[in-house]
Amino acid sequence: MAQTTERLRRYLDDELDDCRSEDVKRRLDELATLATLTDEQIETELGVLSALANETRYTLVRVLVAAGEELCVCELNAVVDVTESGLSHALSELVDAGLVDGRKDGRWKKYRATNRAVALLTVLDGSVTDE
Amino acid sequence: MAQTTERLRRYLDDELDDCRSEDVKRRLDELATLATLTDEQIETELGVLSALANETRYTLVRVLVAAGEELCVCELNAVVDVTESGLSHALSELVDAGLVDGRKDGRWKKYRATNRAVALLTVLDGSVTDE
DNA sequence: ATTTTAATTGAAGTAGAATTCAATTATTGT
DNA sequence: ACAATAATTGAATTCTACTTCAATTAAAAT
Repeated sequence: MAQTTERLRRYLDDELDDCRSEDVKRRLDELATLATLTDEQIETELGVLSALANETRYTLVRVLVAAGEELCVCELNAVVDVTESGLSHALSELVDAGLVDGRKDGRWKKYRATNRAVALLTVLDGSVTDE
Repeated sequence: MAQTTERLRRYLDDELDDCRSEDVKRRLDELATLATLTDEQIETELGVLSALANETRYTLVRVLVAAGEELCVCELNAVVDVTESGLSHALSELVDAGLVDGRKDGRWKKYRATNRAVALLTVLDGSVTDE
């Protein structure tokens, strides 16, 4: 067993010689911190980010937030540069990400921005303006 | 001229019959509001979102924010599931987006999360938790 | 009933992004 | 001076996501 211990000691010495002392322990701590978010939450957050990280969808959200009220698809169509089908796909992705809500109104369908969308754009603007 | 006026009137009636009354004017107002952000700012914001909308890079930012201090590449390597080259590419993209800062320290290179990264993740967490 | 308008759906092609591989730079240790 | 370690770079490949096309649903007007 003395041999094993000795090997372990040398191994740890090597580790401490690495980029950072008292390294391993803290790294594990950090991973634990990370783990306070559930996988599901992380997936949701990535979904939100992916939905917003596209010029068409980003523009739609911007316009809906700026409007402060619901707009119908035909209005949104004037704002982005895609086919009507593309617009529909975009809106559906935004609904899935919880960034807009849709409501059917007779012949038309109306969409509005959610609180989540407002919060995110606000912080984004803030953090990008003051750099 | 009476004919022209008549045609115009009928055209406008049709327009008002569209999805929304007093439509055109407000739509233009909204586009004006949107224009308060410069193209450059929008491009920056899309860059930030795109940088964060990827599992590898998102994880790196999360860990760096959770750590609250700088970590070296060799440590970050333990946290994500890509080659060292892939990690390097990811970090470089995050630097470009202003989400992390890098600093060379002798043999090693150390990265830390920026305020922008902290702000964004905080709001994201908040808006995703309370849904 | 039939036509028109508003919007959505799923399939398919394409462009762009993510990852890896191989080679290279820079720093430290021997 | 040379070998080893840490990290980066650019090219090549693989994969994913954006957009469009064609077909379909649903509501309203004729």
